[in-house]
Amino acid sequence: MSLAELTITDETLDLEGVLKALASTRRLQILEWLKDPTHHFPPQEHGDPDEHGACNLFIVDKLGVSQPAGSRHLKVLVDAGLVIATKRKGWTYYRRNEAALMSVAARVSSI
Amino acid sequence: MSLAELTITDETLDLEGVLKALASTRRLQILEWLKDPTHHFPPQEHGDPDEHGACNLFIVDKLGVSQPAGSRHLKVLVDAGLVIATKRKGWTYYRRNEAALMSVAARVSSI
DNA sequence: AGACGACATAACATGATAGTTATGTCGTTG
DNA sequence: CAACGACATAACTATCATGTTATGTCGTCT
Repeated sequence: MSLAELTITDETLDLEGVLKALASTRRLQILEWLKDPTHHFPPQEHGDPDEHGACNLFIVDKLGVSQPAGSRHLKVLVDAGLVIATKRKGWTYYRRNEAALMSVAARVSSI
Repeated sequence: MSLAELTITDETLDLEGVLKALASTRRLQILEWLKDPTHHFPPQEHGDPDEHGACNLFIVDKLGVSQPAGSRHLKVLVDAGLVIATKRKGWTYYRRNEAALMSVAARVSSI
């Protein structure tokens, strides 16, 4: 499912859905942190933070909510196509989908 | 309250609140219609559509929901500062707050 | 293979949204 | 001033969002 989302264009963008995904302090916070994973999260043994993003657990911890709650916020962002998940060695890393975020910004500009 | 909202700047903007207000098909539709009130709504006896916007009843009718539901959608947009209400001769007209919408677009660009 | 760690899923409580019908308020107009 | 029309508010219902704890699943490592 997220494959389709990865290729968000201005036409295929589900504006309401994306705005709902963004309309959350927690998720805006995550996106902000993911601008600079190395700076906002502890060092990771595996997976370059700047390449693959931050580990699920780090994000959840920093959010200060339970693990399921944090994971669901991440899922919302992934399902909306705004964040990309990479599974590796038992961990899941998340990074921003800059292309999608730019499409969203462009689309919002035309509201 | 809306007076403060009228002067949204990039700093005072409540991003989550504004995104919640926008994350609705009905309200996105209203904003779209209000880009060209004259074209989307019946002629009004009083109040120039392009100057003061469209009458509450017209918008509610076109939305196809009950009058209270429609009025509340408009209130959400007004409270978020995205739409400006003008009372006149017993009617209430609504128009886009272009400055606020531009601030929102700018802010979303920096997400 | 078995244990453990990372993450997802299930089940549930609670508060916010969005819709409805009924009723209030209040300025306009005859 | 009385009636009416425009809009707001109240009260209620259904659905969705967000949080919790408990439990599953599944890959990794010893």
